[in-house]
Amino acid sequence: MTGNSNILDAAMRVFSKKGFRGSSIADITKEAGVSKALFYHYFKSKEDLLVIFAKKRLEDFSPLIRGLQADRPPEERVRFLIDFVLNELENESAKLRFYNMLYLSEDGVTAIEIAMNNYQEQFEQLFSVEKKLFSDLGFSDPAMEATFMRSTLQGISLEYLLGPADYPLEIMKKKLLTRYISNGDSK
Amino acid sequence: MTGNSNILDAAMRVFSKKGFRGSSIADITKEAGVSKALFYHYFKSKEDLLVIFAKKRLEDFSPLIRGLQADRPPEERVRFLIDFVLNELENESAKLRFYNMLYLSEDGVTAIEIAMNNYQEQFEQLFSVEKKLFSDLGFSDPAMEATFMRSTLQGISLEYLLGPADYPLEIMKKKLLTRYISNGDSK
Amino acid sequence: MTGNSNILDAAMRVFSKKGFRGSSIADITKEAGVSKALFYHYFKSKEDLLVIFAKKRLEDFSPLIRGLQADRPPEERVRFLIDFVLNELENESAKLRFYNMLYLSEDGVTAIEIAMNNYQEQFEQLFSVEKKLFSDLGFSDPAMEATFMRSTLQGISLEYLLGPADYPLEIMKKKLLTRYISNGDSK
Amino acid sequence: MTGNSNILDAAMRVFSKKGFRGSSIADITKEAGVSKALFYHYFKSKEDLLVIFAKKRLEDFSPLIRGLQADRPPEERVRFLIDFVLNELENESAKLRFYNMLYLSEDGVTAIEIAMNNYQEQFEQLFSVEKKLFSDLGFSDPAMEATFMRSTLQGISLEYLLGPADYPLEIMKKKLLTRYISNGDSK
DNA sequence: TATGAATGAGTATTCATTCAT
DNA sequence: CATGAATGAATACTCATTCAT
Repeated sequence: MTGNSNILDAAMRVFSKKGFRGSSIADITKEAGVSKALFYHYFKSKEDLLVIFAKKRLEDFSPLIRGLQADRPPEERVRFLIDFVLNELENESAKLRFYNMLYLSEDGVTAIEIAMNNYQEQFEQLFSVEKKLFSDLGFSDPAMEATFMRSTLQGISLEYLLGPADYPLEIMKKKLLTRYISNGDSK
Repeated sequence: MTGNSNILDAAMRVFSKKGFRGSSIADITKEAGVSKALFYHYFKSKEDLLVIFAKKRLEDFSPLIRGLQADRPPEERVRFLIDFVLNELENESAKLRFYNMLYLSEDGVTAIEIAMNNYQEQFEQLFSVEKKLFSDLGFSDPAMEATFMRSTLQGISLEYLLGPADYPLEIMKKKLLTRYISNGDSK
Repeated sequence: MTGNSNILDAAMRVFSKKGFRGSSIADITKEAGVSKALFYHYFKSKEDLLVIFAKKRLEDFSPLIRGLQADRPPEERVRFLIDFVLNELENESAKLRFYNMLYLSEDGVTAIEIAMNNYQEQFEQLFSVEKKLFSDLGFSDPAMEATFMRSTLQGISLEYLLGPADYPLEIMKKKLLTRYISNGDSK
Repeated sequence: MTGNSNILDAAMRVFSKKGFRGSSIADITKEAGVSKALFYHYFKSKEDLLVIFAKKRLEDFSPLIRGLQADRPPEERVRFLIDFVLNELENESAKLRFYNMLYLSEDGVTAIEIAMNNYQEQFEQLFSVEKKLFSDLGFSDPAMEATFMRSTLQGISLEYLLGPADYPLEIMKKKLLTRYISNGDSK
């Protein structure tokens, strides 16, 4: 573990608990067990971290793209998509809460825009394989369907994060799946 | 306009732009055109505002409950529900972005818990009329269906807020509606 | 009880607990159950209170002067002096702690100087009857003896105030008395 | 001079003039010629200073204990005790005024309690050598005598501090001494 | 006699950041 | 690679005081 990633890990832990604005460099370096000066040896600024995390998040989607590119029947692919997005919820809820706040905050939006410069292409790839998926599933407007799916997954994620204990995640997963794979009772 | 609500309005404007933690009392009082001290004449603390806004938000749902209680065919009620939630997006996107961040942040969760003390009952009422709606629509598990609907609406809202300009809100609305009212081509 | 004295009493209670600088006008008026503005209706400023209390304190000594002026044997008078100073300790320790701090603080010294303008004469009277007392007791330097007595009483008071529970006040009283009335074992 | 002790010295100067509550961190750091932030680099809080000073004060008594432990005739020891306590008055009156206020204020009492945790033992030692002294001098109740002596010294100190210019310190010293060493006219 | 609204200046404390070593 | 010393600017919050009513 380089000192660098030690600090990054600490930062993610702290941000997950107290948010970006609510966390200070002192909080982070205390959590990492290093001096504040060392933080500035590795990173340009506090905002710098946000860009790094935004990039990291975008990279998270690489395996999703590869999974959707694979030569598999669309039913398998849609199940893969749903599982990919919703399975990380249970293990990484603090981190995901942080990422969700990032999307909504001005700080985050700025960071994401900077990060996007390098990842625009990748993002378009993702959208493209999603469209391919819904086209293969027989939808007449695969782009809209991809957007709808993304929104629904986002909503389920968000509602889960608001109260993980009470949320019927598995049932929601199944409910969503039956919309695309006709093997269950939809009512 | 009492001094009190002048400050509250200013606070909402500022929070919407810069978030709760990102906004200072100085920002708020400057926006309101009053002294910092006057803020503390009316409010106990910065956190106090959060509780007030959380209560306000909970009150926003009163007309929704009344609308769903009305003696109307379920098709009309489901359309009312969807419209109620998604129509405010266009006019109040800044405010809603703030509320969404509130749900996700620790500050917000604390405030909501305090506010909830007075509104628990009302919230249960909302869930109850939603279940009635989906029961009337013929769903065998109306509670789960209500949760799914809520998640989907939340997801559409969130995705819209991330990029209002590009988001096909009307199409998503229609797509969602056809799930419950069989008059359109679902594919 | 006029509103005026209601506030003064409240102020003394608050000052006794938190000191002069540690108490705010808000603390005082809250304790008195009136508005801050009413405070300024009756008093010119916070410092004003200090002068008032300093005057009050100086007035406290009037009965002491009268008691020492009375035509009684010096043994009775010295006992009266000791009792007068030390008896109030038990009932009024909070108030006395406040007065003692007053003597030591710059705020207090200023206030006392202002108050003294009106009471200089009275104070000289007190010193004069004390000197008469020690002269009657046969001391060759009654002024010095008065100063010594005053210092000792002050010291006993102070030490008592530092820890009333553990301090052997009655024994100290007796010990002091035997210095002037030869009826006890001095060792 | 480390930055640390530079600030501590400045704090003592400021506290001596304006008291603890009457002094601000800004006052202290201005006096020390450093930034406010540096204060918090070295100290946890304003109250922290009080604990530090309380500890310092307790340490001041170490040489007194050693002096009283020494194998010397009790007459010499009692003279040492009186000199030790009263001699610092002339050089350090501002500092001592501050310490005396400390004893009386709630802030100070809290600080002293915290400081005492480490010095309880030392304090008991002091009391013990004082008792030994008065026992050697032939008093039947040395504990009470020690308390009486302490009170008298405290009182002389306090009265001196209230008006150093007019107070006959040397005469009081002699007066007190004759109580224990029979070589002078007590009247 | 009584108050609520209002404020400028100040309070302790924290922040992100820099720099010499 | 690593730190302690240092700071200007900001933070939430409080203060004594005034004034219109």
